[in-house]
Amino acid sequence: MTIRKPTDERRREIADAAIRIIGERGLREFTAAHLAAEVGITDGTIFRHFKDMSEVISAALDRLPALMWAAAPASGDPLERLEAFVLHRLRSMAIQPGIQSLVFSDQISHALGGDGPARVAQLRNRSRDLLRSCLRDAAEQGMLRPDLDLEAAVVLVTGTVMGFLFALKDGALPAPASEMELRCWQTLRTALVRPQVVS
Amino acid sequence: MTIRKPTDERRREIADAAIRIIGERGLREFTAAHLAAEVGITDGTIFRHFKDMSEVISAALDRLPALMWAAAPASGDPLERLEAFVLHRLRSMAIQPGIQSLVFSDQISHALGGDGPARVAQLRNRSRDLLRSCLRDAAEQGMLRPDLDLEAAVVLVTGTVMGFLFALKDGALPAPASEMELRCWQTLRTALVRPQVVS
Amino acid sequence: MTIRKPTDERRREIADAAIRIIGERGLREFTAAHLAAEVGITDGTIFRHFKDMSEVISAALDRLPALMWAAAPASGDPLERLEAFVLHRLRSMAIQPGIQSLVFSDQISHALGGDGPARVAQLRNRSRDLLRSCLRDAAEQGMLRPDLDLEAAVVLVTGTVMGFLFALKDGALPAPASEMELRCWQTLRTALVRPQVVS
Amino acid sequence: MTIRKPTDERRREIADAAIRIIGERGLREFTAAHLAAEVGITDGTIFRHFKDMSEVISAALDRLPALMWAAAPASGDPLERLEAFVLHRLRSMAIQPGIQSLVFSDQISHALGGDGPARVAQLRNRSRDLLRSCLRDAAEQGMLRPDLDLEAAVVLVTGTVMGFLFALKDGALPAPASEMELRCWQTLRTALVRPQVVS
DNA sequence: CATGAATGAGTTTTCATTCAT
DNA sequence: CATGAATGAAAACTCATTCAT
Repeated sequence: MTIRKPTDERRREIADAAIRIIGERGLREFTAAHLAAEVGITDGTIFRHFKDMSEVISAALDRLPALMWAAAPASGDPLERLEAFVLHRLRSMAIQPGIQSLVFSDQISHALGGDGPARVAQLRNRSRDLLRSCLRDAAEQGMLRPDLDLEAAVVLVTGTVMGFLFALKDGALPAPASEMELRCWQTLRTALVRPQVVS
Repeated sequence: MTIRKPTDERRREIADAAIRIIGERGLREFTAAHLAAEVGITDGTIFRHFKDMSEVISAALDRLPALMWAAAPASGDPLERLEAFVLHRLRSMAIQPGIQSLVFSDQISHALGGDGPARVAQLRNRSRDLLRSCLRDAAEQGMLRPDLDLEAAVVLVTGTVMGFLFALKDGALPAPASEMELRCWQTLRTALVRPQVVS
Repeated sequence: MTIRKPTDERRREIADAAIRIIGERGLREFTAAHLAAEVGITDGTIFRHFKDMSEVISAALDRLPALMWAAAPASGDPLERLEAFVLHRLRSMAIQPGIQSLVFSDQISHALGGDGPARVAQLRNRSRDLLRSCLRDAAEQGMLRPDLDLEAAVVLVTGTVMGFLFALKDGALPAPASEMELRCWQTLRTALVRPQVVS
Repeated sequence: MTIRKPTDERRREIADAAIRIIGERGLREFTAAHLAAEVGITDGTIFRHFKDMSEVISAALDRLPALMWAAAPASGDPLERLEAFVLHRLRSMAIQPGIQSLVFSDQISHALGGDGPARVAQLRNRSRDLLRSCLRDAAEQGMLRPDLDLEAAVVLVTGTVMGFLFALKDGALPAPASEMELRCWQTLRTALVRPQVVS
């Protein structure tokens, strides 16, 4: 009845199960036994694929970029790239609450210990870098308000994503998520672009 | 060697210590032994004041409003109230990372179990309610963009606070926090108010 | 709100509460806190009246004779004394399950430690002695079967009491307890007395 | 140094050790640590085989029938079946005091909680059922006193077993147990059977 | 590769007992 | 006398990790 799988595949399975458990049930439920049950193996087997549990979290963290990042076009209309990024984020994280949990909880950083905080920060900074370059391109092409504070704008955009996701989780959105996604993006867009462009 | 204190005081001490530990060291370090050491008592004593550990988290959650909310004026210039709220949030949470941890991590909800998620959500919704009423007042007084989407604006404002705090934690702010606070608020303000008012 | 009582009275209250708790809820629930709650005082106060918990059990054991023994007439018709003893036992212990628990459970002996087993045995032996003397008197007066084995009869009589009480507790009595008491006594009586006396 | 055994075997070992400890040392000594030491494993291991301690008691209770019941012939001379039952009970429980403790102490019921009392009662009722059917067969074959009260007789027989075992424990038997067994049975027998049969 | 028994070091919780108030 | 905070030792349980099978 035992299904044997090559290590690579098992590692991925386990890492993904870890994301699910942490996201849906919290770190307290993230134990070798639960993790194994989620994957369909027994607890001892986890340690055949990972040295210890924090290596599992580490692997889970490594899986995140693939789950978070759409194949974002590096070139093209900067505003469209921005929109694609924001909407993709809203949608993908809303669907996979585990990701949100891993990315926005410093409990994970603590659980990792050592360079944990730095790695989670790096993950978030990567998004900031992408946004910053989008915004800079847009500014250079004169698409944004002339007086826009670029760094503050980065905070606004990343924040809007978080604000939306938490509102969704708290049941604080007054309309269907799919509608609110667009309304938030519109409002954000208006805040960034040249007034005349909009009108 | 024994220092005796009335229950009320001890409960508060323990709840505050809990906030500190969870914020600074994470839920994994939030154990009865650590908590007791932080307070200066023995671990068994925790349970004379609280039924179990989740009741401690619950009490910690109850302490939050007092720590999060400035005596916000309910009346006055709505925009000024908004600014006061945002800046107070940025500053108070930056200083007390424990609060940020308790409010923005669903690990806490999970640890509480039962109505935990609802209680944390309620805490966040209270901020949203305050913001919504500020914005509505401002709108009625014609201070905001006529086409501003109020609900989306609530998301933007709450989000900006989160975005700022995470950026601060990740070392992603390009200037001192005190400066960035103002720049973020300015940018946010511009996004909300009538263009002519600004120019 | 505090009611102060002289030690003697409190000691009796506590001992009686102990009997109730052990009988109705078992030794596991017999803790200083529960005991104090049952009496209406706080846990620390127990140790103002008793050195430790095993002294409480000891005091409870000392209370038993008073609760178990009717003012049995030492003289008179031996068979009537026997009947009085048996029926009183059946009724009094059925009413007060705590007593049954204390007398028939060696858990108590263990909890007392030291001379505990001996003291509980002594309590039971006192009943055997009484029965033995009743039976001997009856035998001397020619009321019993000539071939009756006195010592075995003692076992039968004490046993019948136990057998009845356990059957009552197990819901194994096919008729109301008050009726079965008499039927058991009748059967026991027939087993002991001269056949011709009965017919 | 580690001895590994299949779960089934360990469970049985643990359950049997539980019977021994409860019988010989009482519920107070029935702790995971003592139990583990008795079996030769560490305390945590107990909980890999049992959910909690009350499940251990439960398993111990499940072991009892096998230890209590001889392969009693369901047919044959009813009086001989009765004698076999009584003597087997007297002997087997005298040898294994743990069994007596588990069966006659409601401390166990309390420790089990929930359906505990019912299960212990059921165990005892099973003996009553067997006795009742023996007695009924004997009555139908005209072996018993014509006026014998069957239900009271069941109480007498079960009681005699208890009375004997407690007397043995209390050192109240005036002759060797092996002799008293027979004397008690003889006395009991005389109480039940037709007088003329005996004479 | 996988199982699952065992370990050992926690962690939470309980509780008798002490003692300052 | 009584309260109730504190202690310290144990108890029940948990869990990452190891390793014989």
